[in-house]
Amino acid sequence: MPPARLDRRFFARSVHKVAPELIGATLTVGGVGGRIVEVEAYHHTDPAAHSFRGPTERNAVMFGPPGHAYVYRSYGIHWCLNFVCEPEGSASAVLIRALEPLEGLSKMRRRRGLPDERLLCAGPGRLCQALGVTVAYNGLPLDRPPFALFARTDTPAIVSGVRIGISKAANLPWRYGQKGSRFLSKPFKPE
DNA sequence: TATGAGATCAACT
DNA sequence: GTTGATCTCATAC
Repeated sequence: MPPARLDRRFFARSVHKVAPELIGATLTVGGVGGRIVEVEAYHHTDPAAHSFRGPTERNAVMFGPPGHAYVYRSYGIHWCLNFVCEPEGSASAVLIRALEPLEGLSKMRRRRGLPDERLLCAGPGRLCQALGVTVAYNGLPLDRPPFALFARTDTPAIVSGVRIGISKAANLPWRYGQKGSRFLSKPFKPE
């Protein structure tokens, strides 16, 4: 039996439940992707979340139904991919930070320009470059092409820690990763 | 190994 | 005008 597809119901829950359960799930975009090994949760009550100060043109998708992609430009250069969670209007999301590359390796290498497999999808910007994600994917449902999402078939050991690259609410341990993965964007601090 | 600059855009003060 | 949910390359130790 093939692994279950993750649909809107999976995302219609708190980010704090969804985020750790995404570790080990499989994500592909247009057939290119791999196993999710690192995510971060952004709750609407969280000062570091884009939605914290209310809807804007950029974050509008976060205020829509769960199970959709929220893509935004980071530092003027990169794209970042998020999965919208919780019931409509609550505006929480999970940032996808790193994948273990499994499908479409040659395509990822071509898009990235750098051959190092460990760095193909280690970080939100790199991941979007490797998978070809741009703002054109903003608002698309995650249970239909080009997206494909499958539940994990094992239960990996999960580690958590503080989120990366933020200054507000920087002490909240809402970053989750697969313990020991060599494809993380940065190592987790040991206990 | 570690720090620093540059790229470049939208939200915010 | 400043600040990011970042990455790469260069230079210094």
